[in-house]
Amino acid sequence: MPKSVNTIIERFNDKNIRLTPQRISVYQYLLENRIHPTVDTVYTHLKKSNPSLSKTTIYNTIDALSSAGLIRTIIANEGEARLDAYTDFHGHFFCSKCGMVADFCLDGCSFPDQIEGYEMNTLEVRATGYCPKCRLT
Amino acid sequence: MPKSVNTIIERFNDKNIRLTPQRISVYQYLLENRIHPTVDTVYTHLKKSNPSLSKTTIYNTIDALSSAGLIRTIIANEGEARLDAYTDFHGHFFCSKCGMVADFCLDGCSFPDQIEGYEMNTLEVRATGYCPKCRLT
DNA sequence: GTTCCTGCAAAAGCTTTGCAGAAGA
DNA sequence: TCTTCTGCAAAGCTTTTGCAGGAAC
Repeated sequence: MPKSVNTIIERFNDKNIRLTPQRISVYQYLLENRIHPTVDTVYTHLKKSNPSLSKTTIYNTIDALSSAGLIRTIIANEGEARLDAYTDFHGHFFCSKCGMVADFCLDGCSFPDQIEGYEMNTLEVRATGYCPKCRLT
Repeated sequence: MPKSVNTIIERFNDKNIRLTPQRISVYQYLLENRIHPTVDTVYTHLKKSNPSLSKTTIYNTIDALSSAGLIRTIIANEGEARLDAYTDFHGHFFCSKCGMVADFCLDGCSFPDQIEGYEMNTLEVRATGYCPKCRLT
């Protein structure tokens, strides 16, 4: 059993997330494929090794993992969810042409840490434009 | 005719946007109601004074105005579009409870002005949490 | 007179819901 | 055994598309 699966099991137990093969495979896929995939990308990929997998289960898993803080969903500009298993603070770049999403570093930047009268819980920085491939074409 | 409508007509002419009563009323509504309304909110409001108004026309208008840079659409966390006729640089706060969207100031903050290898066109800062009303309840 | 817009209806795409059977603890 | 999850089908929402009539220029 790969080391990463042990890590996943530990994290699920910590957060009281019931261990199912489907949830483990979703989380493992997100940890190993840092591409901010759509729900459909995850579904299509995992269905190869588990043909009976349902999209409902992906959505259910997303709910469980994001409630526990293990993943985040970011809404792309087309309104569809993209998944991110890395919860450290970073920005997201959205390519307007191919739709890819990349992380970018926010070290050295500064932001409001609170807004008068509001209770702020999350802060997200998003950029749009063209990725290295698409800017050339 | 209110002064604001003359301003709207000037801007439409500048951008070569064909003048129609529907487009004028959508843009006027957004300028006068800085609440980042949803498409449905705009539609429901304007339908009162123009019962034959169609949602398709709202979408068409959004396309025209945002292509011209007169408005911006921001995707809320539920994936639905929210409209903003103020295009100066500011952050958006999304209340997780009531769904309201508020502007917040980004003066004094710093951000990446470019990302190595990428062509950056827009930058957006989003916060989530609870608005002054909802944080108390 | 042309071109482009409006509004209706239908379709498309992502996400949610209801529920019976199955699996985890 | 009790609770929770899975997977199927159907429904819900926002947005897009096709098209005929109408308005803008």
